[in-house]
Amino acid sequence: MTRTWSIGELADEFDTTLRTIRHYEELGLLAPTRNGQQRVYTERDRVRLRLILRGKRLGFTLDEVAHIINLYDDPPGESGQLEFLLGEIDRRRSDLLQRRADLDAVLDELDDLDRRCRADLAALGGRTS
Amino acid sequence: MTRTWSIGELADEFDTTLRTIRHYEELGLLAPTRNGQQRVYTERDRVRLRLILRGKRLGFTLDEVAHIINLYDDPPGESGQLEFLLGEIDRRRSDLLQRRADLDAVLDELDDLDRRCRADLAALGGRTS
DNA sequence: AGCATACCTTACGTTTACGTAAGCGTCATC
DNA sequence: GATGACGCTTACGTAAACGTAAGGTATGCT
Repeated sequence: MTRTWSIGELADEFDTTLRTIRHYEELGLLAPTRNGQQRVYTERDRVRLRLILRGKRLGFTLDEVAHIINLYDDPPGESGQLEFLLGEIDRRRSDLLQRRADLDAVLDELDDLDRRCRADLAALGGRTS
Repeated sequence: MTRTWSIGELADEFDTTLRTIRHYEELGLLAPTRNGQQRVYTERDRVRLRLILRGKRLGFTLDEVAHIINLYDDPPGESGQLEFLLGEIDRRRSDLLQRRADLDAVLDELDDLDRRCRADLAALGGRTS
């Protein structure tokens, strides 16, 4: 009784479009099975879609997303490959940590700005909320 | 003796291209002065460029970046405007917090993967580093 | 039977964010 | 006075990530 989903259900759930989901398939990011002509998505596809959309929200290109989710795909059995994978992981991590630094910097600046605004408002005679 | 910069110097410093910097000017994100034909950038331009590139690394479009850095521009003097600005700030902040959640999720998953790889390697008879 | 709904393919269109080429000015230097 | 180095404008090109339109299929009401 492993559940499956139609393309429309996934689009609804993740608030995206049929076209977008099909596009990810064209790029090889998803590979649903078929029931006749219709696409049938499994839990695995659903997880991948979630990862794709998350990657996009973080500003990765779909190519980069492909690399990232392929990391999850096949923990290989050979030691050279494993070491290569560890390297990849490390690069991705550095990338993400840089992004988080950027992000925190912007958040800090927004907080500053927020404080200044409230001060200005107060100076205008408003009540402090 | 307030320093100024040429377009080439900024491109070098921020590891970008002349074209990119000019492009930001076309979009109204930068507004350098001129010495004859040549663009002359002040400290303010430099700060804005840094903000632009940071926004881009976070996956914002240049339009969104424009909105964000314009928040910094003109803390307005009127209370209605100030309240509007506070609302904007809050929306941006929510957005960024969502991104940080995404980011931390990916980092966690990478850590998991990393551990599994190391375990696999160890099981292959390698020495634990 | 007629119609709606959900899905399909093919294919051209669109926006964003620059890349790249062509041709021209201006110093400095060899 | 020719040759780079650096910068300028104009303008067409391009890759990514879908949007959108056209026309067809399958299923389920009513």
